[in-house]
Amino acid sequence: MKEEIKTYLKHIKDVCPELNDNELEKFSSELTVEKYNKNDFYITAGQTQTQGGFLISGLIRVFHTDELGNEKNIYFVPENDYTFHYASFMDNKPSPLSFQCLETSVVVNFPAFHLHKSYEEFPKFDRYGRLIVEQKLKQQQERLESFLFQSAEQRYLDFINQFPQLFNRISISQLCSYLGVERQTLTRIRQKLARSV
Amino acid sequence: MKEEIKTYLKHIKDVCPELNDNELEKFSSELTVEKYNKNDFYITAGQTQTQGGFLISGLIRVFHTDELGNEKNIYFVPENDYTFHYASFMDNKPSPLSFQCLETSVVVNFPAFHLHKSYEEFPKFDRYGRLIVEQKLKQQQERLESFLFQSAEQRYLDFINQFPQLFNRISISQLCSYLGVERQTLTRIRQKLARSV
DNA sequence: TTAATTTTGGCACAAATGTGTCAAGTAAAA
DNA sequence: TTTTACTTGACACATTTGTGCCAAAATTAA
Repeated sequence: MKEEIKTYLKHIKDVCPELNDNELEKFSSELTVEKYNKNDFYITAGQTQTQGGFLISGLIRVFHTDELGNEKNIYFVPENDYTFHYASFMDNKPSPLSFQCLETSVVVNFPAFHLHKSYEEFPKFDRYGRLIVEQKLKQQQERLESFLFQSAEQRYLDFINQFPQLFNRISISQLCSYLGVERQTLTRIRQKLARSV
Repeated sequence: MKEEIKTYLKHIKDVCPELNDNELEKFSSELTVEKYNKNDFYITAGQTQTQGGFLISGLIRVFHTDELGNEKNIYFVPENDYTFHYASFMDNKPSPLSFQCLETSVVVNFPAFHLHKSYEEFPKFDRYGRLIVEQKLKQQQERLESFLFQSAEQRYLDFINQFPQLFNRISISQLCSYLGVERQTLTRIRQKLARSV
C-alpha cells in the first residue's frame, strides 16, 4: 500500500478509532494518489467534483472569481486536510470556487459515490463523517465570528498564530483577500505592527 | 406527549428516517419544554451549557459583547433550529456568545450528556448528527463566503431573500451588526435601494 | 391615556479603506 | 546569465464607512 494512503487511513483512524482495520482496508481499495504541479488547478469553478481529495503534502488556495475577473482567496488547504468545497461536494453540485496549487501537491482521491456507499456499508463511517464535519464547523464558525467582531489587524495576528507553518509560504498579495482587506491595507497593518515592536 | 416534543421528534425523523420510533421514544424521555419571555436570556456569555435546545417558536438573537460593552449580533435563531453555540456545546466549554429572546420563545431542552449517550446507544444517531452538522456547515460556509466576496448591500438583499419570515421581526439596529456594518451604513444602503426602485 | 424608551433617518466631520500607479526588489524562467 | 514575471512598499486621491449627535416617529410600559 502506498505511503500516502497509509497516511490518510491513519488520519481516519485517529479521528474515529471505532472504524476497524477491515473496514478501512475495504475503503482504501478505491483510493488513488495523484500529484499536481505548482499552479495546476485541482478544481476549476463551475466544475462538479466527481471525486473528493485529502491533501497529503503541498498547499492549495481556494478562490472566488467575480464578474470582472478579480480573484479572492477564501480558504487555504494545508497538509492533512480535505480539499473540496463541502457544500457543493456533498450535494453533487458545481463548485463555486476554484482550487489551485500554490506548491507541488500530493492528494489522495476517492470517488464521491464511494463515500456515500461507505456511509451505507460501514455504520461507523457516519461517526467519522460527523466528527470531521463538526471540526470543520468549528473552524468555520471561528472564522466567521472573527469577521464579525475582530479587526483586520487581529485577524492577521490570529492567522500567524493559527497557521505558523503557512505564514511563510503565502505571499501578502495572496493573503490579503483571505483576511478580507486590500493589499494596501494589509501593508498598513504590517507597518503599524512593525513600528509598535 | 407534549405538542412541542412531537414537533421536535418530527423534525428529527424528517432529517433522518433511519431512526425508528422506538429510539425516538427513548430519546424523548429526557426532553423538557420551557417557555422564555421576551428579553430573557437563554444563555449568558461565559456560561457553560448543561443542556441544548431546539427552538419551537419565537426568535433568539445571539450576540457578542466586547470589552467596551458593545454588542454585536452574530446569528439569529429562527423557529425549528437549534439554539446553542455548536463549538462550545460540543466541547462542553463556556459559550463566548449570549442568547437573548427577541420574542416570547418556546424551547425543547435536553441534557448535553443525553446527546452523547444517544450517540453511543442508537447507532443511527450519528447519521442524524452528521446530517444536521452538514446543514449547519453549509449555512456557515455560505455566510462566511458572503462576507468575503459580497458587498454589505448584497448581504442585506440576501438576508431579506433568505429569511423573509424574520425580516419584519428584526429591527435595523439589531440587523446591522449581523450584516457587519454600522447602523448608519445600513441606513445608507436602504436609502440607495429605495431610490433605485 | 401619558410617560418613558427605543428606533429610525439625517447631518457633519473624522477616520479608515479602496483605487490606481510607480519603481525597487525578488524570484522564476529562458 | 539575461529576461520576464511577480511581489512589495509607497504615494496621492477618491470613496466609503464610522462616530457622535439630534429630533421625529414608533413602540412599550406605567
